[in-house]
Amino acid sequence: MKRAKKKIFRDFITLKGLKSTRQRDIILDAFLSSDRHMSIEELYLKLRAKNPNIGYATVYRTLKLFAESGIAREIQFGDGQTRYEHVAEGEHHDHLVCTRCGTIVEFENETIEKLQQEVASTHGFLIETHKLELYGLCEKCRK
Amino acid sequence: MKRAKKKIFRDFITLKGLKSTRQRDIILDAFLSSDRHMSIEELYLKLRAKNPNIGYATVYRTLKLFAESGIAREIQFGDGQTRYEHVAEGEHHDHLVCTRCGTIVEFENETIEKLQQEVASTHGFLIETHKLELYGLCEKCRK
DNA sequence: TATATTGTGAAAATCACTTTCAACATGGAG
DNA sequence: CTCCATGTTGAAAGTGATTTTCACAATATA
Repeated sequence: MKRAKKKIFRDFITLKGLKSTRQRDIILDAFLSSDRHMSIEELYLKLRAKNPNIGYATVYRTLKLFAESGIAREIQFGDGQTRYEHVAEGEHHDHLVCTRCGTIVEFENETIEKLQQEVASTHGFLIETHKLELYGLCEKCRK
Repeated sequence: MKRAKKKIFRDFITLKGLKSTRQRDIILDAFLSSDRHMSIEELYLKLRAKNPNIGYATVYRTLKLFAESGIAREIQFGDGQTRYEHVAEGEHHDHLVCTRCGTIVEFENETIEKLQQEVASTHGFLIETHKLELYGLCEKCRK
């Protein structure tokens, strides 16, 4: 699966006439082996540990490319930081966010998605995307 | 209803040992008689028309107070601007956002809310708030 | 009304990106 | 393999939207 994403990104690079670079490879590896919801800053710091010479701007630009290529998606949880999550082919999910410890849990609910479509139809809207986030305390933090 | 919110805010001010000022009154009036989803900038500009002497920082701080007092709520639609919407006692709603013209439609759906609770329970979460936004084209923009 | 607090506005500071630019890589042409 | 037209980098400057600071003004008791 990491393999698959690497291929997707490589193909994207080629298709766009871009170049394959050492930095992009390193950032891709770090991204693929990271938490599913990393901010630019977090990934940047993680990278710096092993590669003191990679710049923030490069991480920033590369994550944008990941999103463009389809292997990542930008998300915002309202904490002022843009995060990038891994995208699994054809899969969609929403999030449960713990307001105390920051834990993020993903979930899917077909019925909710259907109801959203109904709501949209009722109002004449054609949905392109949606965002559903449930904020609260996770099991651990409730105690 | 405007009356009620004014009272809530006045009580909040008193409770917190804050002061009632001309600016706060003016900003509250402008907020209550405005669109349901105003950004700080928008409200600021609207105010400047009649009150050239009110500062941006004051509008910013006052809107925060509104949110704290419970008569307003901060929302983000991912366009980089924080907006403030009116909060009706005990009411909750979600949003349909037109990605072309920016129109915002509010809706409520009891069934979706219930399902959200179920999802949360399944994962051991205790929900405090949630955010559901459907992005797409409104009726007008679809044509 | 005296005065201890709080509020205000202009300007400076933050934050989280974004863009610029000179110095470096890449990869297809020859 | 060597060129070199293009892309890519990293440091630093620029942006846009807040946030905070600070000197002066307005409030609300005592």
